Amino acid sequence: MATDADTNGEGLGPLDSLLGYHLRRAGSVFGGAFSRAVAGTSLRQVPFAILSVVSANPGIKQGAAGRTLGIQRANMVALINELVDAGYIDRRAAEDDRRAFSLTVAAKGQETLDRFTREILEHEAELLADFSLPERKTLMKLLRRIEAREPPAAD
Amino acid sequence: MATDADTNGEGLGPLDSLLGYHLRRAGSVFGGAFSRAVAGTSLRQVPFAILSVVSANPGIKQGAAGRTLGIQRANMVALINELVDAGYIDRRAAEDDRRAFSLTVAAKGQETLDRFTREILEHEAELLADFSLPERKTLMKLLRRIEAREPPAAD
DNA sequence: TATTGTTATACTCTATAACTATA
DNA sequence: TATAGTTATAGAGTATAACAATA
Repeated sequence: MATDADTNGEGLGPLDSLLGYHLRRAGSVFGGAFSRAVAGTSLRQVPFAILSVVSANPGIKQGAAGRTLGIQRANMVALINELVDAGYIDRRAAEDDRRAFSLTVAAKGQETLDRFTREILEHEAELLADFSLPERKTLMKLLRRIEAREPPAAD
Repeated sequence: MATDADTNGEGLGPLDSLLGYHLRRAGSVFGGAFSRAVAGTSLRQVPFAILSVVSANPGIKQGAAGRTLGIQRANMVALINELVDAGYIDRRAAEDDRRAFSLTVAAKGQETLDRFTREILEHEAELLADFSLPERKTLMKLLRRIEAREPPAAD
């Protein structure tokens, strides 16, 4: 029979002192919550994020939406194509800059966004059942402060 | 000229209320710290993590190391091959189970682990310069509690 | 000259299914 | 039967370089 330490190595070593590691693992736990929330659909985290940003900024240009989310221009192309093809986003030439595309959320996209936002929040709430409201707010605040330290993407 | 809202869409929409999103972004900021710490080398986050776990658990079996880090058996194979080829890890048949491999960190691997742990901690400290010690401890505690909610990998 | 979107391409991490050899 | 490691393969996210059209 295998010992406990054998099958369940508790010791992480120096890794345990690195905040980056714990952020990564905690993020993966919440990634699971997202997956369960959208189970059965083909919605993914990144397209969902784009949908949210476009909804909050009607007419936003493709590049700006990408910059907001830390997604590079080159990688936005296929993502936006996908959202347009799915009927979630409308894309039209920007009036003030003929190089750019102006994005707006279509009715179907807004419904999808609203519906799955609720689902995801519910699944996140399950994970956070043991956390007091002050604890949740503290965590959110600390994470936002870390995000603010992100250097502007050089591209 | 582009307006501020044009180039820097601040509004995230409902996304902003999702902890999963903020964990992801904060994790990416610390991923940047890791990258800067190991710049010029070919060391990556996941192999570094494996090195740390093996160092803390000499003789640990390949599967157990993967389970500790949430890495699936199938994906461990190439990662361990890489670490063995680099001379960081020694792999030998387990004495008590002829199916399994027992892993230990080689001298070169231990030096690498020690050296880069210091580097990464320094780079993380820069990111956390504005955070008080209680704030850092609080964040660490909250993240560990989230990690503890991870369902056991089904495989 | 710089920027927007684009194409092509590559790498890392993750996921699943099926196989083998041992337990 | 179940488990350890393996192979093959695919999806998803991210990275860089180079190009055309426009600013």
